[in-house]
Amino acid sequence: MSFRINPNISVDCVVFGFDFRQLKVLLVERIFQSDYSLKPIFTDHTLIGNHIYEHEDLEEAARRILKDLTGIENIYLEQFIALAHPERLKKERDQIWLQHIGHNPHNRVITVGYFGLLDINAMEIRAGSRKVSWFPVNKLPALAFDHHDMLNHAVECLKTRMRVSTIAYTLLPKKFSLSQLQTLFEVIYGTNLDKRNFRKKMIRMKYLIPLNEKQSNVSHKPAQLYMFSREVYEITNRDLFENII
Amino acid sequence: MSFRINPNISVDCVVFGFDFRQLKVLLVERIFQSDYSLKPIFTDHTLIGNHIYEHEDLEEAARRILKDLTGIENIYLEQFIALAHPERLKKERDQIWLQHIGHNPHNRVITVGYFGLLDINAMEIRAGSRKVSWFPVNKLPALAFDHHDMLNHAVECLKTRMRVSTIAYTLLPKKFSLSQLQTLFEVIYGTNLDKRNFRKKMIRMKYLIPLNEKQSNVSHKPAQLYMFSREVYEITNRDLFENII
DNA sequence: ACAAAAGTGTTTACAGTACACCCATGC
DNA sequence: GCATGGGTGTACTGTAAACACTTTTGT
Repeated sequence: MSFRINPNISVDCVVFGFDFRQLKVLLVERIFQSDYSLKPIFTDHTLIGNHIYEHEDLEEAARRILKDLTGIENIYLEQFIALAHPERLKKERDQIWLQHIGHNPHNRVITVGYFGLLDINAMEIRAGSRKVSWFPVNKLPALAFDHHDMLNHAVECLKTRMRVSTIAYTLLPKKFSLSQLQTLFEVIYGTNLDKRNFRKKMIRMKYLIPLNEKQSNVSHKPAQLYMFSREVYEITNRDLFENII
Repeated sequence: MSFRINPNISVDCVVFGFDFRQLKVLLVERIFQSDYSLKPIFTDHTLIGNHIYEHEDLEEAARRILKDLTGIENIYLEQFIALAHPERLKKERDQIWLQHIGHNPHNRVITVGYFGLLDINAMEIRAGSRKVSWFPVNKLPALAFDHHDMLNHAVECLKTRMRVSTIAYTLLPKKFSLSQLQTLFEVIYGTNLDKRNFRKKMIRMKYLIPLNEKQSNVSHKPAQLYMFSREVYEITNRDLFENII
């Protein structure tokens, strides 16, 4: 099996997390320092991406690259777009960077975007050679290449998918309160929801299982915890979130 | 400007039409005949696709290729997937074909799928060098490459999109009856809908404008015709189809 | 005792569902 | 005059939306 990289195809992962306050995204720091001095010439950020190997399929590559850069495995991943504009790598600093890391800056590269969802608290980011960290989606640093476009597409895709599937739960811990679930929707759709109506609607969903457990060490009335049961979801009528917002 | 083709990136258009009975898709005939005799060795079909040019963006290429093969312009097009499995062109007849048309059959090619929607009656297919024709989506001939996968993805994507946007109207003529609209939903979702309830729900939508016009030359009571107003849709509350099905 | 978030119920209006018959036209 | 699809109304049930106060815990 060859491990040659394909110079024309890359993947980028837009990995989202939710810290009960904000939607966050994982970014990799990109520091370009001249070969002669260590003074950085510029610093910005990229999504979690790289070129695929010749023997890999796209999602396989996305999972490998994510694991290599962050240690993260087995998360929800879904393809959402391919970008290939001829000028997408042609900004000056991107050209310098590509040259620096030994890529041909004139290569036409298509990139395929995957969005990933995970429970931000259960994941330890195991930093490798590059610094990877969480940024609030509405307070982003400068991004390389066309990664701002990529991210905007990912957010839109996340919004649509959350209305027609149960992926919302992959952003929460196994045990969560209804308020946390509500905040998740409020943050992603930028609205405020009525607490009583939200709870009424949610409690109807049979796959939302109340646990014999409450929050602890909170300085207010501790919340009832719930879990999502995929099993129950599969065998029941799959009520969804279409009318939540 | 260079017109070199990019050997690694292709696009495929899954163009849907609705003839008031079935969902149909445009396919291109692929006839391989030996260089020495004219007897065809195999015949099958492909989606409407080709490689992009080096200077083109993806959608631009999709529109060009669609126009070249069918004469069709200015239709609704939307990207829905990228496929790049290493073995996707490795079936024997595909390899033979690639060689035949002068492509390197060992090239890794990523293809980006666009689905297109149009009013089947308003479009004249201007056949070029290749034969292009409509096939019912649930009665397909053998397809080349991974085009069956592609098409399945496109159908799923169409179903999702039809629930959260107004693209359904791009499959209908400008003037249409409520029964035609209902049949469209029934065909795509494989259900039967109650006529009275469907009409009640639809007539609520302010962007569905009744015209001073009825069907003619039909051997039954002629139907009231309606049009879709994008303008009204944009300025009103954008009620949609989420609960139609 | 106070701060902080959890939790709860009722009313009203609108939308969903189920269901059967008459109507206008071409032939 | 008959075949074909167009067009209509009602009763019942269920969900959406608006809205304010009490409860439980930590400090």
